Amino acid sequence: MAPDVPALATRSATPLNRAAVVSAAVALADREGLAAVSMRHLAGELGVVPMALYKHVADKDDLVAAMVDLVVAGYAAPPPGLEWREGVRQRVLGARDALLEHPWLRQAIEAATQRTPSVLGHMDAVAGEFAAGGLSYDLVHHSMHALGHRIWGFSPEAFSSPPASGAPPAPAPPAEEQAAMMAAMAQRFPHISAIAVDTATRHPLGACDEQFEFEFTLDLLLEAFARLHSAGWSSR
Amino acid sequence: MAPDVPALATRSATPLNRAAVVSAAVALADREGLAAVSMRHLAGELGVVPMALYKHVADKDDLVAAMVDLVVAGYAAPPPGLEWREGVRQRVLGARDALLEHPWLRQAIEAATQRTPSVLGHMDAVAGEFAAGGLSYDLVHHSMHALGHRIWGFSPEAFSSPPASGAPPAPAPPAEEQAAMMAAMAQRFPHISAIAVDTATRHPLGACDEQFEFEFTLDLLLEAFARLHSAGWSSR
DNA sequence: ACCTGAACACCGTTCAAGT
DNA sequence: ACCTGAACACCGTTCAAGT
Repeated sequence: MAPDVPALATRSATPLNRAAVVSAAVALADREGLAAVSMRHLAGELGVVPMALYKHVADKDDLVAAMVDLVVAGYAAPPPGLEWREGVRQRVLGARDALLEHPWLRQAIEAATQRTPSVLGHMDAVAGEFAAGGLSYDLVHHSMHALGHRIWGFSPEAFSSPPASGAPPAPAPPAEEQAAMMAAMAQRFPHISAIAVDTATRHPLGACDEQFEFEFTLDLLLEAFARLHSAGWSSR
Repeated sequence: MAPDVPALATRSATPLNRAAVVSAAVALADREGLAAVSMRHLAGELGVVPMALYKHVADKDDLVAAMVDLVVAGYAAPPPGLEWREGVRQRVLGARDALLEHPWLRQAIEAATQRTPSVLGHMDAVAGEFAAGGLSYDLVHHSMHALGHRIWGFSPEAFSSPPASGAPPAPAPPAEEQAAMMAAMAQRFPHISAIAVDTATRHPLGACDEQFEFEFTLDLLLEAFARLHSAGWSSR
């Protein structure tokens, strides 16, 4: 007879530690999304009772902060000596790369309640790129605010669809009903409809390119900052 | 002996309806925050069993969407005929006013999974202000993306502190420990520290003015859009 | 030092039943 | 038509106990 080890568990002989808990949480989130990272589910995954996790993690907030910290710590640093706009660009687009690998990261950053060392480190590094270009800390400060969450490589957008909810994206209604709905939309929301039509003429599928929008706005802002810098802008 | 009506309930004689449920939810969120709006808590508030709500609301998502819709429907419309930048400005700052009255709104909008009619209406109205200024729908589209959540009057910011968590804001550590921490910060995060010092010289309390940051970025973007418009910009 | 068991105070939502 | 009761499958977290 087999010894009675827990059935579905991957519990190993070595005791748990914080790093193991956090990286298991990251792996779980990568696989099943942030919502699946509950203390109970994660514990089950580690072959351990939920309360065992509390020896390595203060509470759930602490766990999520540690997950963010782990990913952010791995951000690539661009070579030093870049022109400042290029430096900011590369750090921001580097953050964006991590986001594509860890789709839950955006939600975790938005929910985060602590500024961990890695998080502060990234903010400091971005500020440092500005400062290396000779911008005043006054302007750097307001530029960072203007970038907002874009320094993490994402931008909450009014037009973007919400995160896929697991379920299939809804059965397409019959064609005639669809046409009626579009006509109603065009009447009630003429400008939004006009945008949709305009976009459809550019991109065959009507989808709009999130990466393009991100870089468009990033570059728009960087240019605006540069202009203020040249003009000797100060908030007084 | 009193008839056995539920003790803490405010249940009235008239039957519930959707509007009553939704506005009770808004009032509850105003008072205790969005986290307090659970189906069970809200039902208790209405003197009704949780399941009673499901006759008026499809599920919790639907409830939150209806809460957002109710507030957004009340946005003030600026007078027509404004210069387009002023029109956009006023609609965005109007949305911001509602946000100050309903602090939970930001979180609800970010979590929202449906575009309700009022929500689409606000987006359409903002797009309409741009279009009235003669901007191409191509440029309007990308400008709306650049504004992002700012069209709802808020901007997620990397520097801003997280929403107050009810608990007191942590006891101030002893002065000498505080000094040691600041020294460590200045060493590890020199640029962020420099910003903090710079800010402190401008604002005695070191706090930074969120309204200023919001309008700073809004105006920066509007100016950038105007510049692209004048230059005949097109995404090709 | 590290993990377990049982419990507490919650969630959203289902189903079948009541009036 | 509208509301109720009981149940299901979850949450985060506490405390005292085991090894």
